[in-house]
Amino acid sequence: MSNGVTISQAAAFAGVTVKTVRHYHKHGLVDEPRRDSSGYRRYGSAELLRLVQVRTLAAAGVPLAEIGPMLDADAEQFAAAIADVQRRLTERIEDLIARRDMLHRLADGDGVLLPDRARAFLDRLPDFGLSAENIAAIRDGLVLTRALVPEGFDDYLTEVERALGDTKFVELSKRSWEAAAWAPDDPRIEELANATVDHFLENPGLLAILTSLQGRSDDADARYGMISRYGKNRAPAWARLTKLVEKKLRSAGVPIPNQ
Amino acid sequence: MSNGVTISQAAAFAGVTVKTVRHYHKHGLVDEPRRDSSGYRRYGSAELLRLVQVRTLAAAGVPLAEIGPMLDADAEQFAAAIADVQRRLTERIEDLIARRDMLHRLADGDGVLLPDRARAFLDRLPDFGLSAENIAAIRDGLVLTRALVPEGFDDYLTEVERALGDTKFVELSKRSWEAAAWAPDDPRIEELANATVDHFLENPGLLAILTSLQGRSDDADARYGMISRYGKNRAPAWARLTKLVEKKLRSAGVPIPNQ
DNA sequence: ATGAACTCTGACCCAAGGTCAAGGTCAAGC
DNA sequence: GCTTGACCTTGACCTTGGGTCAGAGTTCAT
Repeated sequence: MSNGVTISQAAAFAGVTVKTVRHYHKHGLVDEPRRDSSGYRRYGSAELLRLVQVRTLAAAGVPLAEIGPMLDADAEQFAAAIADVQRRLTERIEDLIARRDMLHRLADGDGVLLPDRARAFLDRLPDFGLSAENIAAIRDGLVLTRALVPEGFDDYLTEVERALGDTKFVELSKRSWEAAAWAPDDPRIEELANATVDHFLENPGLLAILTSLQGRSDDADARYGMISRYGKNRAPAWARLTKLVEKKLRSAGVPIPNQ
Repeated sequence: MSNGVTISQAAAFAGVTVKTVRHYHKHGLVDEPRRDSSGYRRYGSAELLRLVQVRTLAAAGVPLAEIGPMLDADAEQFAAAIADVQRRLTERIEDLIARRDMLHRLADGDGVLLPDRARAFLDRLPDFGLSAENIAAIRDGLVLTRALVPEGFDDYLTEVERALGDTKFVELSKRSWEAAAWAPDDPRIEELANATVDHFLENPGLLAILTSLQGRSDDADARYGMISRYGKNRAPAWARLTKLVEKKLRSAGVPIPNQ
Protein backbone atom coordinates (compact mmCIF):
# COMPACT_ATOMS: atom_id res chain seq x y z
CA MET A 1 0.00 0.00 0.00
CA SER A 2 2.88 2.28 0.73
CA ASN A 3 6.21 2.67 -1.02
CA GLY A 4 9.17 0.46 -0.22
CA VAL A 5 9.70 -3.26 -0.51
CA THR A 6 8.59 -5.98 1.90
CA ILE A 7 10.88 -8.00 4.09
CA SER A 8 10.98 -11.01 1.80
CA GLN A 9 11.89 -8.83 -1.17
CA ALA A 10 14.58 -7.09 0.85
CA ALA A 11 15.90 -10.46 2.04
CA ALA A 12 15.96 -11.88 -1.50
CA PHE A 13 17.75 -8.77 -2.74
CA ALA A 14 20.43 -9.08 -0.09
CA GLY A 15 20.65 -12.84 -0.50
CA VAL A 16 19.61 -13.78 3.03
CA THR A 17 16.49 -15.25 4.62
CA VAL A 18 13.64 -13.30 6.14
CA LYS A 19 14.61 -14.66 9.54
CA THR A 20 18.11 -13.36 9.14
CA VAL A 21 16.86 -9.86 8.38
CA ARG A 22 14.80 -9.86 11.57
CA HIS A 23 17.81 -11.23 13.41
CA TYR A 24 19.82 -8.24 12.23
CA HIS A 25 17.07 -5.89 13.42
CA LYS A 26 16.99 -7.54 16.83
CA HIS A 27 20.74 -7.08 17.19
CA GLY A 28 20.60 -3.47 16.05
CA LEU A 29 22.67 -4.01 12.91
CA VAL A 30 19.99 -2.67 10.59
CA ASP A 31 17.47 -0.14 11.90
CA GLU A 32 13.87 -1.19 11.76
CA PRO A 33 12.35 0.43 8.67
CA ARG A 34 9.03 2.23 8.55
CA ARG A 35 5.89 0.12 8.97
CA ASP A 36 2.92 0.39 6.64
CA SER A 37 -0.67 0.59 7.85
CA SER A 38 -0.74 -3.17 8.48
CA GLY A 39 2.43 -3.16 10.51
CA TYR A 40 4.51 -4.67 7.69
CA ARG A 41 8.09 -3.50 7.41
CA ARG A 42 8.78 -1.41 4.29
CA TYR A 43 12.37 -1.12 3.15
CA GLY A 44 13.73 1.83 1.19
CA SER A 45 17.07 2.03 -0.55
CA ALA A 46 18.86 3.25 2.58
CA GLU A 47 17.85 0.11 4.47
CA LEU A 48 18.65 -2.08 1.48
CA LEU A 49 22.11 -0.57 1.33
CA ARG A 50 22.70 -1.21 5.01
CA LEU A 51 21.35 -4.74 4.71
CA VAL A 52 23.69 -5.59 1.86
CA GLN A 53 26.63 -4.10 3.74
CA VAL A 54 25.85 -6.20 6.80
CA ARG A 55 25.40 -9.45 4.97
CA THR A 56 28.55 -8.87 2.90
CA LEU A 57 30.58 -8.51 6.08
CA ALA A 58 28.77 -11.37 7.81
CA ALA A 59 29.39 -13.62 4.82
CA ALA A 60 33.06 -12.71 5.05
CA GLY A 61 33.02 -14.15 8.55
CA VAL A 62 32.93 -10.94 10.57
CA PRO A 63 31.12 -11.58 13.88
CA LEU A 64 27.81 -9.71 14.00
CA ALA A 65 28.92 -7.86 17.11
CA GLU A 66 31.75 -6.21 15.17
CA ILE A 67 29.74 -5.25 12.11
CA GLY A 68 27.72 -2.44 13.66
CA PRO A 69 30.70 -0.49 15.02
CA MET A 70 32.55 -1.07 11.75
CA LEU A 71 29.84 0.40 9.57
CA ASP A 72 29.29 3.31 11.96
CA ALA A 73 32.97 4.25 12.09
CA ASP A 74 34.46 6.95 9.91
CA ALA A 75 35.78 6.17 6.45
CA GLU A 76 39.39 5.79 7.53
CA GLN A 77 38.69 3.35 10.34
CA PHE A 78 36.27 1.52 8.10
CA ALA A 79 38.92 1.09 5.40
CA ALA A 80 41.38 -0.20 7.99
CA ALA A 81 38.80 -2.64 9.34
CA ILE A 82 38.03 -3.88 5.83
CA ALA A 83 41.71 -4.46 5.19
CA ASP A 84 41.89 -6.42 8.41
CA VAL A 85 38.91 -8.55 7.44
CA GLN A 86 40.52 -9.24 4.08
CA ARG A 87 43.72 -10.29 5.78
CA ARG A 88 41.88 -12.65 8.12
CA LEU A 89 39.95 -14.05 5.21
CA THR A 90 43.15 -14.71 3.30
CA GLU A 91 44.56 -16.59 6.27
CA ARG A 92 41.39 -18.58 6.55
CA ILE A 93 41.50 -19.46 2.86
CA GLU A 94 45.09 -20.62 3.10
CA ASP A 95 44.22 -22.69 6.13
CA LEU A 96 41.37 -24.36 4.29
CA ILE A 97 43.61 -25.08 1.32
CA ALA A 98 46.13 -26.73 3.64
CA ARG A 99 43.38 -28.78 5.23
CA ARG A 100 42.06 -29.82 1.86
CA ASP A 101 45.53 -31.04 0.89
CA MET A 102 45.83 -32.83 4.21
CA LEU A 103 42.66 -34.81 3.55
CA HIS A 104 44.17 -37.22 1.07
CA ARG A 105 46.58 -38.45 3.74
CA LEU A 106 43.56 -39.70 5.66
CA ALA A 107 43.20 -42.51 3.15
CA ASP A 108 46.19 -44.15 4.79
CA GLY A 109 46.07 -44.29 8.57
CA ASP A 110 49.71 -43.64 9.38
CA GLY A 111 49.75 -40.64 7.08
CA VAL A 112 48.22 -38.37 9.67
CA LEU A 113 50.03 -39.79 12.66
CA LEU A 114 53.60 -40.02 11.45
CA PRO A 115 55.68 -37.90 9.12
CA ASP A 116 56.97 -39.37 5.85
CA ARG A 117 60.39 -40.08 7.36
CA ALA A 118 58.89 -42.30 10.05
CA ARG A 119 56.77 -44.14 7.51
CA ALA A 120 59.84 -44.76 5.36
CA PHE A 121 61.60 -46.10 8.44
CA LEU A 122 58.76 -48.52 9.17
CA ASP A 123 58.74 -49.60 5.53
CA ARG A 124 62.36 -50.73 5.81
CA LEU A 125 61.75 -52.97 8.83
CA PRO A 126 60.45 -56.09 7.03
CA ASP A 127 63.83 -56.35 5.30
CA PHE A 128 65.40 -56.84 8.72
CA GLY A 129 63.23 -59.84 9.39
CA LEU A 130 60.82 -58.21 11.84
CA SER A 131 57.30 -59.62 11.97
CA ALA A 132 54.24 -57.58 11.12
CA GLU A 133 53.23 -57.78 14.77
CA ASN A 134 56.56 -56.38 15.96
CA ILE A 135 56.39 -53.63 13.42
CA ALA A 136 52.90 -52.67 14.55
CA ALA A 137 54.18 -52.42 18.12
CA ILE A 138 57.10 -50.28 16.98
CA ARG A 139 54.68 -48.08 15.05
CA ASP A 140 52.58 -47.59 18.19
CA GLY A 141 55.73 -46.73 20.08
CA LEU A 142 56.67 -44.10 17.52
CA VAL A 143 53.19 -42.60 17.61
CA LEU A 144 53.26 -42.36 21.39
CA THR A 145 56.76 -40.98 21.35
CA ARG A 146 55.74 -38.27 18.95
CA ALA A 147 52.68 -37.49 21.05
CA LEU A 148 54.73 -37.29 24.25
CA VAL A 149 58.00 -35.72 23.12
CA PRO A 150 57.24 -33.98 19.82
CA GLU A 151 60.30 -31.74 20.10
CA GLY A 152 62.64 -34.74 20.42
CA PHE A 153 61.01 -36.95 17.85
CA ASP A 154 63.09 -35.95 14.84
CA ASP A 155 66.40 -36.54 16.63
CA TYR A 156 65.12 -39.77 18.08
CA LEU A 157 64.13 -41.02 14.65
CA THR A 158 67.52 -40.07 13.25
CA GLU A 159 69.30 -42.10 15.95
CA VAL A 160 67.07 -45.12 15.49
CA GLU A 161 67.59 -44.98 11.72
CA ARG A 162 71.32 -44.88 12.25
CA ALA A 163 71.12 -47.85 14.65
CA LEU A 164 69.47 -49.87 11.89
CA GLY A 165 72.90 -49.97 10.22
CA ASP A 166 74.30 -51.75 13.29
CA THR A 167 73.75 -55.47 12.67
CA LYS A 168 74.42 -56.46 16.24
CA PHE A 169 71.92 -53.88 17.57
CA VAL A 170 69.27 -55.14 15.17
CA GLU A 171 69.90 -58.70 16.27
CA LEU A 172 69.68 -57.78 19.96
CA SER A 173 66.47 -55.86 19.34
CA LYS A 174 64.91 -58.83 17.60
CA ARG A 175 65.82 -61.10 20.49
CA SER A 176 64.31 -58.55 22.87
CA TRP A 177 61.03 -58.71 20.97
CA GLU A 178 61.13 -62.47 21.18
CA ALA A 179 61.74 -62.18 24.91
CA ALA A 180 58.18 -60.95 25.34
CA ALA A 181 57.10 -64.57 25.02
CA TRP A 182 59.59 -65.89 27.58
CA ALA A 183 58.82 -66.66 31.20
CA PRO A 184 59.82 -63.78 33.53
CA ASP A 185 62.39 -65.97 35.27
CA ASP A 186 63.94 -67.33 32.08
CA PRO A 187 67.74 -67.20 32.54
CA ARG A 188 68.17 -66.00 28.96
CA ILE A 189 66.77 -62.64 30.06
CA GLU A 190 69.77 -61.78 32.20
CA GLU A 191 72.07 -63.01 29.45
CA LEU A 192 70.30 -60.81 26.87
CA ALA A 193 70.38 -57.81 29.21
CA ASN A 194 74.13 -58.21 29.67
CA ALA A 195 74.73 -58.49 25.95
CA THR A 196 72.58 -55.41 25.28
CA VAL A 197 74.30 -53.28 27.90
CA ASP A 198 77.73 -54.41 26.71
CA HIS A 199 76.87 -53.44 23.16
CA PHE A 200 75.53 -50.03 24.23
CA LEU A 201 78.68 -49.35 26.24
CA GLU A 202 80.93 -50.46 23.39
CA ASN A 203 79.05 -48.18 20.99
CA PRO A 204 78.29 -45.00 22.94
CA GLY A 205 76.67 -43.50 19.84
CA LEU A 206 73.68 -45.74 20.45
CA LEU A 207 73.05 -44.01 23.76
CA ALA A 208 71.83 -41.04 21.71
CA ILE A 209 68.64 -43.02 21.18
CA LEU A 210 67.96 -42.54 24.85
CA THR A 211 69.36 -39.05 25.28
CA SER A 212 67.44 -37.69 22.31
CA LEU A 213 64.36 -38.04 24.48
CA GLN A 214 65.97 -36.82 27.67
CA GLY A 215 67.47 -33.68 29.03
CA ARG A 216 65.43 -31.57 26.67
CA SER A 217 63.31 -30.58 29.63
CA ASP A 218 62.34 -32.01 32.98
CA ASP A 219 58.99 -32.89 31.51
CA ALA A 220 60.60 -34.83 28.73
CA ASP A 221 62.48 -36.94 31.25
CA ALA A 222 59.26 -37.82 32.99
CA ARG A 223 57.69 -38.70 29.71
CA TYR A 224 60.60 -40.92 28.81
CA GLY A 225 59.54 -43.11 31.71
CA MET A 226 56.06 -43.29 30.37
CA ILE A 227 57.31 -44.37 26.98
CA SER A 228 59.66 -46.94 28.38
CA ARG A 229 56.82 -48.39 30.42
CA TYR A 230 54.69 -48.75 27.33
CA GLY A 231 54.13 -52.42 26.71
CA LYS A 232 55.50 -53.59 30.07
CA ASN A 233 52.04 -54.50 31.19
CA ARG A 234 51.70 -56.88 28.30
CA ALA A 235 54.85 -58.92 28.87
CA PRO A 236 56.30 -59.48 32.32
CA ALA A 237 59.52 -60.80 30.78
CA TRP A 238 59.87 -57.57 28.88
CA ALA A 239 59.42 -55.61 32.10
CA ARG A 240 62.22 -57.56 33.77
CA LEU A 241 64.49 -57.19 30.75
CA THR A 242 63.98 -53.42 30.63
CA LYS A 243 64.54 -53.11 34.37
CA LEU A 244 67.80 -55.07 34.19
CA VAL A 245 69.10 -53.06 31.24
CA GLU A 246 68.31 -49.76 32.95
CA LYS A 247 69.90 -50.84 36.20
CA LYS A 248 73.07 -52.02 34.53
CA LEU A 249 73.37 -48.89 32.40
CA ARG A 250 72.83 -46.73 35.45
CA SER A 251 75.50 -48.53 37.41
CA ALA A 252 77.83 -48.02 34.45
CA GLY A 253 77.33 -44.28 34.87
CA VAL A 254 74.73 -43.68 32.18
CA PRO A 255 72.02 -41.33 33.49
CA ILE A 256 68.61 -42.91 33.10
CA PRO A 257 65.54 -41.34 34.73
CA ASN A 258 64.20 -43.86 37.20
CA GLN A 259 60.53 -43.06 37.25
CA MET B 1 50.87 -45.22 36.33
CA SER B 2 49.63 -47.15 33.36
CA ASN B 3 50.63 -46.95 29.71
CA GLY B 4 49.02 -44.52 27.32
CA VAL B 5 48.85 -40.74 27.27
CA THR B 6 46.50 -38.47 29.19
CA ILE B 7 43.70 -36.46 27.66
CA SER B 8 45.65 -33.21 27.52
CA GLN B 9 48.55 -34.91 25.75
CA ALA B 10 46.19 -36.55 23.30
CA ALA B 11 44.46 -33.22 22.72
CA ALA B 12 47.76 -31.41 22.16
CA PHE B 13 48.89 -34.13 19.78
CA ALA B 14 45.72 -33.82 17.72
CA GLY B 15 45.71 -30.04 17.92
CA VAL B 16 42.42 -29.65 19.77
CA THR B 17 41.40 -28.75 23.31
CA VAL B 18 40.69 -31.20 26.10
CA LYS B 19 37.07 -30.13 26.04
CA THR B 20 36.82 -30.94 22.39
CA VAL B 21 38.14 -34.46 22.96
CA ARG B 22 35.47 -35.05 25.59
CA HIS B 23 32.92 -33.58 23.22
CA TYR B 24 33.91 -36.16 20.61
CA HIS B 25 33.53 -38.93 23.17
CA LYS B 26 30.08 -37.71 24.13
CA HIS B 27 29.00 -37.76 20.50
CA GLY B 28 30.45 -41.21 19.90
CA LEU B 29 33.04 -40.05 17.38
CA VAL B 30 35.96 -41.44 19.35
CA ASP B 31 35.45 -44.38 21.68
CA GLU B 32 36.23 -43.79 25.31
CA PRO B 33 39.72 -45.19 25.96
CA ARG B 34 40.68 -47.35 28.92
CA ARG B 35 40.72 -45.66 32.32
CA ASP B 36 43.62 -45.98 34.72
CA SER B 37 43.23 -46.73 38.43
CA SER B 38 42.26 -43.09 39.12
CA GLY B 39 39.64 -43.05 36.43
CA TYR B 40 41.80 -40.92 34.10
CA ARG B 41 41.46 -41.65 30.40
CA ARG B 42 44.55 -43.24 28.84
CA TYR B 43 44.94 -42.99 25.08
CA GLY B 44 46.85 -45.51 22.99
CA SER B 45 47.88 -45.12 19.40
CA ALA B 46 44.58 -46.48 18.08
CA GLU B 47 42.65 -43.71 19.85
CA LEU B 48 45.19 -41.13 18.81
CA LEU B 49 44.76 -42.19 15.20
CA ARG B 50 41.00 -41.92 15.44
CA LEU B 51 41.25 -38.56 17.16
CA VAL B 52 43.47 -37.12 14.46
CA GLN B 53 41.17 -38.47 11.77
CA VAL B 54 38.17 -36.84 13.41
CA ARG B 55 39.76 -33.46 13.93
CA THR B 56 41.14 -33.43 10.38
CA LEU B 57 37.66 -33.95 8.98
CA ALA B 58 36.09 -31.54 11.46
CA ALA B 59 38.65 -28.87 10.59
CA ALA B 60 37.76 -29.38 6.94
CA GLY B 61 34.21 -28.38 7.84
CA VAL B 62 32.57 -31.80 7.86
CA PRO B 63 29.65 -31.76 10.33
CA LEU B 64 30.39 -33.98 13.32
CA ALA B 65 27.29 -36.04 12.63
CA GLU B 66 28.77 -37.15 9.29
CA ILE B 67 32.25 -37.95 10.52
CA GLY B 68 31.41 -41.14 12.41
CA PRO B 69 29.65 -42.88 9.52
CA MET B 70 32.42 -41.73 7.16
CA LEU B 71 35.23 -43.24 9.19
CA ASP B 72 33.29 -46.44 9.80
CA ALA B 73 32.52 -46.98 6.13
CA ASP B 74 34.61 -49.21 3.91
CA ALA B 75 37.63 -47.90 2.05
CA GLU B 76 35.81 -47.26 -1.20
CA GLN B 77 32.98 -45.28 0.35
CA PHE B 78 35.49 -43.45 2.50
CA ALA B 79 37.52 -42.41 -0.53
CA ALA B 80 34.35 -41.17 -2.24
CA ALA B 81 33.34 -39.22 0.85
CA ILE B 82 36.81 -37.66 1.07
CA ALA B 83 36.58 -36.61 -2.57
CA ASP B 84 33.20 -35.05 -1.83
CA VAL B 85 34.56 -33.16 1.15
CA GLN B 86 37.42 -31.87 -0.97
CA ARG B 87 34.96 -30.69 -3.60
CA ARG B 88 32.85 -28.86 -1.03
CA LEU B 89 35.95 -27.34 0.45
CA THR B 90 37.04 -26.09 -2.94
CA GLU B 91 33.64 -24.48 -3.48
CA ARG B 92 33.85 -22.90 -0.07
CA ILE B 93 37.32 -21.55 -0.78
CA GLU B 94 36.20 -20.04 -4.06
CA ASP B 95 33.21 -18.50 -2.34
CA LEU B 96 35.42 -16.93 0.31
CA ILE B 97 37.76 -15.59 -2.36
CA ALA B 98 34.79 -14.00 -4.13
CA ARG B 99 33.61 -12.47 -0.86
CA ARG B 100 37.06 -11.14 -0.12
CA ASP B 101 37.13 -9.47 -3.52
CA MET B 102 33.63 -8.13 -2.92
CA LEU B 103 34.72 -6.43 0.27
CA HIS B 104 36.56 -3.58 -1.37
CA ARG B 105 33.35 -2.50 -3.05
CA LEU B 106 31.96 -1.83 0.40
CA ALA B 107 34.16 1.23 0.64
CA ASP B 108 31.79 2.88 -1.83
CA GLY B 109 28.13 2.50 -0.93
CA ASP B 110 26.67 2.08 -4.42
CA GLY B 111 29.22 -0.59 -5.24
CA VAL B 112 27.29 -3.31 -3.50
CA LEU B 113 23.84 -2.16 -4.55
CA LEU B 114 24.27 -1.47 -8.24
CA PRO B 115 26.36 -3.08 -10.94
CA ASP B 116 29.11 -1.11 -12.65
CA ARG B 117 26.88 -0.27 -15.61
CA ALA B 118 24.34 1.43 -13.39
CA ARG B 119 27.05 3.37 -11.59
CA ALA B 120 28.46 4.52 -14.91
CA PHE B 121 24.97 5.63 -15.89
CA LEU B 122 24.57 7.64 -12.69
CA ASP B 123 28.01 9.19 -13.23
CA ARG B 124 26.89 10.60 -16.56
CA LEU B 125 23.84 12.36 -15.16
CA PRO B 126 25.51 15.52 -13.84
CA ASP B 127 26.51 16.32 -17.44
CA PHE B 128 22.83 16.51 -18.28
CA GLY B 129 22.26 19.18 -15.69
CA LEU B 130 20.55 17.06 -13.09
CA SER B 131 20.95 18.13 -9.48
CA ALA B 132 22.60 15.92 -6.89
CA GLU B 133 19.23 15.56 -5.19
CA ASN B 134 17.56 14.35 -8.39
CA ILE B 135 20.38 11.94 -9.02
CA ALA B 136 20.06 10.52 -5.51
CA ALA B 137 16.36 9.96 -6.15
CA ILE B 138 17.12 8.26 -9.45
CA ARG B 139 19.68 6.12 -7.71
CA ASP B 140 17.09 5.03 -5.13
CA GLY B 141 14.72 4.23 -7.95
CA LEU B 142 17.31 2.05 -9.64
CA VAL B 143 18.07 0.22 -6.41
CA LEU B 144 14.40 -0.48 -5.79
CA THR B 145 13.89 -1.51 -9.40
CA ARG B 146 16.73 -3.96 -9.15
CA ALA B 147 15.35 -5.30 -5.86
CA LEU B 148 11.87 -5.73 -7.28
CA VAL B 149 12.46 -6.82 -10.87
CA PRO B 150 16.01 -8.19 -10.95
CA GLU B 151 15.37 -10.15 -14.13
CA GLY B 152 14.28 -7.02 -16.01
CA PHE B 153 16.87 -4.66 -14.63
CA ASP B 154 19.49 -5.09 -17.35
CA ASP B 155 17.04 -4.41 -20.16
CA TYR B 156 15.55 -1.52 -18.26
CA LEU B 157 18.96 0.04 -17.79
CA THR B 158 19.74 -0.39 -21.48
CA GLU B 159 16.55 1.43 -22.45
CA VAL B 160 17.14 4.24 -19.99
CA GLU B 161 20.71 4.64 -21.23
CA ARG B 162 19.45 4.83 -24.80
CA ALA B 163 16.86 7.43 -23.80
CA LEU B 164 19.66 9.63 -22.49
CA GLY B 165 20.60 10.26 -26.11
CA ASP B 166 17.15 11.76 -26.70
CA THR B 167 17.49 15.46 -25.85
CA LYS B 168 13.78 16.04 -25.71
CA PHE B 169 13.26 13.11 -23.34
CA VAL B 170 15.98 14.39 -21.04
CA GLU B 171 14.41 17.82 -21.03
CA LEU B 172 10.96 16.43 -20.23
CA SER B 173 12.42 14.29 -17.44
CA LYS B 174 14.11 17.30 -15.91
CA ARG B 175 10.87 19.27 -15.97
CA SER B 176 9.14 16.30 -14.33
CA TRP B 177 11.61 16.34 -11.47
CA GLU B 178 11.00 20.06 -11.09
CA ALA B 179 7.28 19.35 -10.99
CA ALA B 180 7.71 17.70 -7.61
CA ALA B 181 7.84 21.21 -6.16
CA TRP B 182 4.72 22.44 -7.93
CA ALA B 183 1.25 22.65 -6.43
CA PRO B 184 -0.89 19.64 -7.34
CA ASP B 185 -3.31 21.83 -9.29
CA ASP B 186 -0.67 23.73 -11.20
CA PRO B 187 -1.87 23.93 -14.83
CA ARG B 188 1.65 23.24 -16.05
CA ILE B 189 1.23 19.63 -14.91
CA GLU B 190 -1.38 18.82 -17.52
CA GLU B 191 0.70 20.60 -20.13
CA LEU B 192 3.80 18.59 -19.18
CA ALA B 193 1.83 15.34 -19.18
CA ASN B 194 0.60 16.03 -22.68
CA ALA B 195 4.07 16.86 -23.95
CA THR B 196 5.45 13.69 -22.36
CA VAL B 197 2.78 11.43 -23.79
CA ASP B 198 3.13 13.02 -27.23
CA HIS B 199 6.86 12.43 -27.17
CA PHE B 200 6.43 8.81 -26.07
CA LEU B 201 3.92 8.18 -28.85
CA GLU B 202 6.13 9.85 -31.46
CA ASN B 203 9.08 7.73 -30.33
CA PRO B 204 7.65 4.27 -29.61
CA GLY B 205 11.15 3.03 -28.78
CA LEU B 206 10.92 4.88 -25.48
CA LEU B 207 8.01 2.70 -24.47
CA ALA B 208 10.55 -0.10 -24.01
CA ILE B 209 11.51 1.64 -20.75
CA LEU B 210 8.10 0.61 -19.45
CA THR B 211 7.78 -2.74 -21.16
CA SER B 212 11.20 -3.91 -19.98
CA LEU B 213 9.65 -4.11 -16.53
CA GLN B 214 6.33 -5.56 -17.65
CA GLY B 215 5.01 -8.70 -19.24
CA ARG B 216 7.92 -10.69 -17.90
CA SER B 217 5.55 -12.22 -15.41
CA ASP B 218 2.34 -11.31 -13.66
CA ASP B 219 4.35 -10.61 -10.55
CA ALA B 220 6.54 -8.21 -12.42
CA ASP B 221 3.50 -6.25 -13.54
CA ALA B 222 2.35 -5.90 -9.97
CA ARG B 223 5.79 -4.79 -8.93
CA TYR B 224 5.85 -2.21 -11.69
CA GLY B 225 3.00 -0.53 -9.83
CA MET B 226 5.02 -0.50 -6.68
CA ILE B 227 7.94 1.10 -8.42
CA SER B 228 5.81 3.70 -10.14
CA ARG B 229 4.25 4.58 -6.81
CA TYR B 230 7.65 5.11 -5.26
CA GLY B 231 7.98 8.74 -4.39
CA LYS B 232 4.38 9.64 -4.98
CA ASN B 233 3.83 10.06 -1.29
CA ARG B 234 6.48 12.72 -1.19
CA ALA B 235 5.12 14.97 -3.96
CA PRO B 236 1.41 15.23 -4.68
CA ALA B 237 2.15 17.05 -7.94
CA TRP B 238 4.25 14.11 -9.01
CA ALA B 239 1.41 11.73 -8.23
CA ARG B 240 -0.97 13.72 -10.40
CA LEU B 241 1.54 13.96 -13.23
CA THR B 242 2.15 10.20 -13.22
CA LYS B 243 -1.54 9.49 -13.12
CA LEU B 244 -2.25 11.76 -16.09
CA VAL B 245 0.56 10.27 -18.14
CA GLU B 246 -0.56 6.72 -17.44
CA LYS B 247 -4.17 7.55 -18.24
CA LYS B 248 -3.33 9.24 -21.52
CA LEU B 249 -0.99 6.44 -22.58
CA ARG B 250 -3.63 3.87 -21.74
CA SER B 251 -6.27 5.68 -23.79
CA ALA B 252 -3.77 5.78 -26.67
CA GLY B 253 -3.73 2.00 -26.53
CA VAL B 254 -0.51 1.49 -24.57
CA PRO B 255 -1.01 -1.29 -21.97
CA ILE B 256 -0.11 0.00 -18.52
CA PRO B 257 -0.92 -2.08 -15.45
CA ASN B 258 -3.33 -0.02 -13.41
CA GLN B 259 -2.61 -1.15 -9.89
C1' DA C 1 52.82 -31.77 53.20
C1' DT C 2 51.88 -28.16 50.33
C1' DG C 3 51.07 -26.04 45.93
C1' DA C 4 50.67 -26.31 41.06
C1' DA C 5 48.91 -28.60 37.45
C1' DC C 6 45.87 -32.21 35.86
C1' DT C 7 41.65 -34.86 35.77
C1' DC C 8 36.71 -35.95 36.55
C1' DT C 9 31.49 -34.85 35.90
C1' DG C 10 27.75 -31.83 35.20
C1' DA C 11 25.49 -27.65 34.20
C1' DC C 12 25.06 -23.62 31.88
C1' DC C 13 26.43 -20.13 27.96
C1' DC C 14 27.45 -18.59 23.05
C1' DA C 15 26.71 -17.18 17.92
C1' DA C 16 23.97 -17.17 14.01
C1' DG C 17 20.49 -18.36 12.82
C1' DG C 18 16.40 -22.43 11.78
C1' DT C 19 11.88 -24.20 12.97
C1' DC C 20 7.35 -24.19 14.71
C1' DA C 21 3.16 -22.07 16.39
C1' DA C 22 -0.70 -19.05 16.28
C1' DG C 23 -2.50 -15.55 14.38
C1' DG C 24 -3.21 -10.97 10.99
C1' DT C 25 -3.23 -9.22 5.87
C1' DC C 26 -3.75 -9.21 1.02
C1' DA C 27 -4.91 -10.36 -3.75
C1' DA C 28 -7.27 -13.68 -6.70
C1' DG C 29 -10.76 -16.67 -8.27
C1' DC C 30 -15.37 -18.31 -7.96
C1' DG D 1 -18.84 -12.54 -0.17
C1' DC D 2 -15.93 -16.48 0.82
C1' DT D 3 -12.19 -19.28 0.42
C1' DT D 4 -7.41 -20.21 -0.75
C1' DG D 5 -2.64 -19.46 -0.70
C1' DA D 6 1.10 -16.55 -0.08
C1' DC D 7 2.90 -13.20 2.96
C1' DC D 8 3.57 -10.87 7.34
C1' DT D 9 3.73 -10.49 12.67
C1' DT D 10 5.76 -12.02 17.35
C1' DG D 11 7.56 -15.38 20.46
C1' DA D 12 9.56 -19.60 22.10
C1' DC D 13 12.44 -23.31 21.57
C1' DC D 14 16.22 -26.10 18.78
C1' DT D 15 20.90 -26.67 16.65
C1' DT D 16 26.30 -26.96 16.14
C1' DG D 17 30.62 -27.05 17.98
C1' DG D 18 32.28 -26.24 21.35
C1' DG D 19 33.78 -22.65 25.89
C1' DT D 20 33.39 -21.65 30.79
C1' DC D 21 32.64 -22.45 35.50
C1' DA D 22 32.15 -25.21 39.77
C1' DG D 23 33.40 -28.61 43.06
C1' DA D 24 36.06 -32.47 44.00
C1' DG D 25 39.82 -35.92 43.39
C1' DT D 26 44.87 -37.08 41.68
C1' DT D 27 49.66 -36.69 40.71
C1' DC D 28 54.06 -34.74 41.00
C1' DA D 29 57.91 -31.96 42.57
C1' DT D 30 59.81 -29.68 46.17
